[in-house]
Amino acid sequence: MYSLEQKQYFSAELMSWYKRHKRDLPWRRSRNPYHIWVSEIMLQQTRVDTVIPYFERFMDKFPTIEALAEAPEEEVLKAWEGLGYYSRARNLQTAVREVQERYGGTVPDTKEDVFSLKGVGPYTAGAILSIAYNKPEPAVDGNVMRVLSRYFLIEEDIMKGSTRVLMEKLAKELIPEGEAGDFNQALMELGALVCTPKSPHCLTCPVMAHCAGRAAGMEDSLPIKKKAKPPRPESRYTALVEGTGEHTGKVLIRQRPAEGLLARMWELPHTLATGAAGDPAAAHEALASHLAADGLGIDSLHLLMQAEHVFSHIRWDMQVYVCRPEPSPLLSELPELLPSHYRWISREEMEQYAFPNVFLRILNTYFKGTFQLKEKERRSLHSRQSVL
DNA sequence: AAAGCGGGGGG
DNA sequence: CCCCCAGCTTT
Repeated sequence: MYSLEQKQYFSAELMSWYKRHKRDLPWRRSRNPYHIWVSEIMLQQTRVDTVIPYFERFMDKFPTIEALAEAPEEEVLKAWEGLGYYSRARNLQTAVREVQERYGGTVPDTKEDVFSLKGVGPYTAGAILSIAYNKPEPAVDGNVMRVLSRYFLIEEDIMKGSTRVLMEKLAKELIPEGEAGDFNQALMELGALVCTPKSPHCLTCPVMAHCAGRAAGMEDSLPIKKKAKPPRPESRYTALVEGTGEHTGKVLIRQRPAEGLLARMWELPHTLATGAAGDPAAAHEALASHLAADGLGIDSLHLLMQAEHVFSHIRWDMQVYVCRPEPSPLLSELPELLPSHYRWISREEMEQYAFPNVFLRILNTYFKGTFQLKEKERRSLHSRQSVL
């Protein structure tokens, strides 16, 4: 299917364009399979500009497969903090450890072995094999599906697995002899820079002359994709518990369970608000009983802020309440008995724990406020002293 | 085949 | 501001 001329023209013009427009990216400075691998995992669902600083820091911290294999998981999560999809980081470390043990520290170069690594699917396997080892395997990501669906006017729903398989077959046929790595990167580069999701830059496109989608005036309506369901909203009460006594200046955080959403990341305590949210009394009741289950009595003080966190499937609408541990004359002499996944931390100690972005925003807002409060007190103290 | 899994950027 | 982007794992 598709004419030989349309295919040969595409590959030749694309390669010529890529040689002139190739971006200088940190992971393109070598063909170290480990570097390629890490970059491809980071680039899943994530834009190049976002990935660059993370990649640089990650390589400084974990320069080799051995270094990453031996690192504590919490350091790896901390290096991934803010990138999202944290299972990518956990899977990468699992896979790197497997490469250490099973392949003596060398990234395998066969389809079967690479594909079997945790976190490596059809796209990433193709990317590693082609870019690091120049093997003629397709690497079909969203960019590639968009470019091919437009150039060849393919109207299949790209969310379907069968469409990806079709695209992989086509993409493989397009690879010029001995140039798999550059060709696959060229295809993605065109999608990123020219054949963009909205308002594609057809007039500067190296293959516009034979683009079937453009000829049909369909560049804006391709690729065909069925709409995702909107995330379901969840109202959540969040507790920012201020330490007292020996924990003065600190706040209470906890670690999430090892499985599921945001696995093993750190967070502020929060709980689902059932019924009408927004009532401070209901918030106090919900947070107090939630934390009482872990042995902490609290007084809810005031609403600090609202925060929103959108996942692909859930939207958290969070109301953040500043709380204090309940004064308890009877127990005040006893050490607290919080479960071990809780910690009292200062602003400085945030550096040691990996938080999803929404909790970083809340904590930074809170600590900025308390810092400004302290500054205000210091200044007023100072002015009183100067009066004296 | 469908659902779960975060966060950023562009128009 | 709303809308869009998207690969792998698990079910």
